[in-house]
Amino acid sequence: MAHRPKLSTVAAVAGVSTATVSQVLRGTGRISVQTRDRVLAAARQVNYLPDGRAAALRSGENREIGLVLHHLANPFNAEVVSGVSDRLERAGHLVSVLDSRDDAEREGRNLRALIASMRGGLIWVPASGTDPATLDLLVAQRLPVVTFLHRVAERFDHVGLRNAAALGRAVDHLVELGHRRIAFLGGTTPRAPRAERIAGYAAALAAHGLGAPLVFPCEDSKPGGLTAMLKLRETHPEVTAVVCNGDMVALGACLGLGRRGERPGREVSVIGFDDVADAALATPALTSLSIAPYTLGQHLAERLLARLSDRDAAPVHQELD
Amino acid sequence: MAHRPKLSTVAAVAGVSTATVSQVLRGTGRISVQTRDRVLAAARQVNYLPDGRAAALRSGENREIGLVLHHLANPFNAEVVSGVSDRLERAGHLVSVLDSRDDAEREGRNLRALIASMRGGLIWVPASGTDPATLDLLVAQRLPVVTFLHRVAERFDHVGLRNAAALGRAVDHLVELGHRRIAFLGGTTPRAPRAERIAGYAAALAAHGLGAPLVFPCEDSKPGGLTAMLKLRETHPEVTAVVCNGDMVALGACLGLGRRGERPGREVSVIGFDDVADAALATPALTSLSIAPYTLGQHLAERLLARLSDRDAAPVHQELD
DNA sequence: CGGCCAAGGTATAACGTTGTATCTGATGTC
DNA sequence: GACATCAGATACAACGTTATACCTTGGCCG
Repeated sequence: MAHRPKLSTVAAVAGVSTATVSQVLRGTGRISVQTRDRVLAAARQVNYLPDGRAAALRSGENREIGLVLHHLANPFNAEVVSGVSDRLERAGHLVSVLDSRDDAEREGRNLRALIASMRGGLIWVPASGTDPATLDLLVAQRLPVVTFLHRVAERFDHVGLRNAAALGRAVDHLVELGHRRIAFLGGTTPRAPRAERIAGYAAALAAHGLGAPLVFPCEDSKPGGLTAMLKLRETHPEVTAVVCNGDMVALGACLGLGRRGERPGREVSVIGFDDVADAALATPALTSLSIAPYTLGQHLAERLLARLSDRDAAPVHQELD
Repeated sequence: MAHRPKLSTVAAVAGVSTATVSQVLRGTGRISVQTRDRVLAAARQVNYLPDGRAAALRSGENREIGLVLHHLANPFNAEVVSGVSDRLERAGHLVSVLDSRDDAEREGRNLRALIASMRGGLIWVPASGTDPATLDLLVAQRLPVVTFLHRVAERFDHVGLRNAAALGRAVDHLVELGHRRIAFLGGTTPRAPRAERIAGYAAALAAHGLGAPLVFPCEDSKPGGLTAMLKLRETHPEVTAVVCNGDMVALGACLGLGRRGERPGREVSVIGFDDVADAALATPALTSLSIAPYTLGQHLAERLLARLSDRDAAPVHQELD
C-alpha cells in the first residue's frame, strides 16, 4: 500500500461498497451489525481517516475555524487562544491560529489563505492598518466573522472591552491613594482600543480636576515599557503613578524602575491592564485591571457559535468589562 | 448573489467556460489577452477566491502545514512559530498552529483533525505522553512529519537541541566562577529533553568532582521556578548556583530570590535556557544559554521543505547547539 | 482551392466523499 | 401462491476544481 488509504480501500478490504463504508462511519442509514463490524475492523486495519476536504466539499459542512490575531507572542493572547480553542473544540470544531504580527500585508495574506482553504468561520483581532479590500473579500465570501478588540466594520459581530470605563476606574483608584500626577504609558498606533483607553484616562483626570493628560507612547512590550519608564523618570520626576496600555508595558516599567534602584509602589505606582498570568508574581504584586483572557476567549467562541447557528441574525456588538 | 462566488459565477460574468477561467487564474494553457483581461475583471468584480479544498482535491497538491506544539503560551515557542511561518509562507504554504497544552488526549485529537483536513505536512513538538496509536496513524497517512525537541520515532525527521552539551557548558561556566554546589531546577515530566539536560548537568558535575547532582523538579513556568527557588533556599542554603530547565523557570527563580530580599548573581547565580526575549531585561541580566528561537523555527521549516521535495529520502535527524 | 497548422477555446472526466434513489431478497399476510 | 413490506445493501450523481483531450476557427502555403 503505497498511498493513503481511502474509502474504497476500506470497502475493498471489507468486501462492501464505498457507500456502505461511508454509512457505517457516519452512523447513518441502515446497516446490519455484522457488516458494520466488518467495516469498522477493516477501517482500523488500514488506519483509515477520512479526507475531510472531500467530505466537506460534498456535504457543505465546515468545522474549521480560523483565528487570526495581531500578536501571538503576547501571553495574554495565548490565553485567549486557549479559551477559544477549548470552547470550539468542545463543539466539534478545529481551530487553527495565524499570527499576523501587526502587519497588514501579512494579515491580508493570512485571511485570503484562510478563505481559500474554506474555513467555516473566523475570529479576528485586526492589525493596525487593515486593508479595506480585505474587508470586501470577507464580506463577499459570506464568512461568519467575529472581530475582537478592534472593530473594523459594523456588519461583523464584535467583542470589545470597555476600555474607557476601565481606565477611568484605574485613575479613580490612584487618586484615592493620593496620587495627583498620573501618566499614561504605552502604545504607538492610533488603533481604537488605545484611543479609548487614553480617552477614559483623560476624562477621569478631568473629572478629578487634575490637569492635562500626560501620554508616553511606546512599543507594547517589556523593553518598550522599560525605556519609557526611564525616560519618564528623567523628564517628569513629579509623576507618582502610571497607568499602562497593557501588562507587558507595566512589567517593563517595573523593570525600568528596578534598574534605577527604585521600586514600583514606592517611588511610582504602576497599574497594568490585561491581567497576564505573571503580573501577580512581580514583587510587589502589580496592580492590574483584571480581564480574564481565558474567559474572554470563551466569550468569543460563544459569539461565533451563535453566528454559525444563525447566519442571518443582525450583527451583535458586545462590550465586556 | 446569495452564495459565495465560484468558478462558474466568474465564467458566467465573463461569458466564457469554467475551464477558461481556471486557466486564466492559474496562468496555464493558451488564452488571448482580451479574454484574459475580461476574466480577471469578472473575478475581481465578484470578489472571487477559489475553493482551496476543491482545488487541492483535484490537483493533489497541498499547501497547508500543521504546527502542533505542546505549549503555545511560552514566548520561546511563539518565536519558533514566527520563524516557521515566515519561512514556509515564503515558500507559498499556509501554517496553522495548534496547541496541545501538553495533554496527550488533546494532542491526539489535534493530530487526527489535521490529518482529516489533509494538511500537507506537519511540524510537531510532541507532548509528554503521546499515544502510540497516534504514531501509527501518522505513518499510515504517509504525512511528512518533522518532530522538534522530543523525538518520538526514528522514522520521522527530527530537529533537536544538544541539551547535554549545553548544560555541560553552563556548569563549566559556573565552576569557573568558583561555584561548588550547583542545583538543577525545573521540569516534572520524564521527557527526553529534560532527561538529556539533567544527564549533561550530572556528567559535568562528575567531571569537576563535585559530588551528587541535586535536582529540584518543578513546573516549567514562572510560578514553578519561584516556588522551587524558595524551597531550595530553605532546604539547601549551601547551594550558590542553579541551572534551569528553561528561561521561564529561571525568571521565576529570580523572582523567588527577589521575594526573599536576595538578588540573583549575589546570593545565588541563575542560568537559564532558551533565551526568551525578556531574559535580557531582568536586572541584573539573566545569564542564558543562547538558543535563537526564530532561527530554530526557520531550521524546522527548511527541514520540512526538504522532506516535501523528496518524500522518499531517509529520515534526517539534526541536533543544534 | 484543398489541406494543414496553430491559436484559442471548451467538453469532459476525474479527485474522495456523501445523500438519495434504487435494487434485491427475505419475510409476512391474506 | 401472489403481493406488499421492509431491512440491508448498492449505484449514481453531485460538491468546485483542474488536466487532458478535443473541437473550432482563420490564416497560410503549395
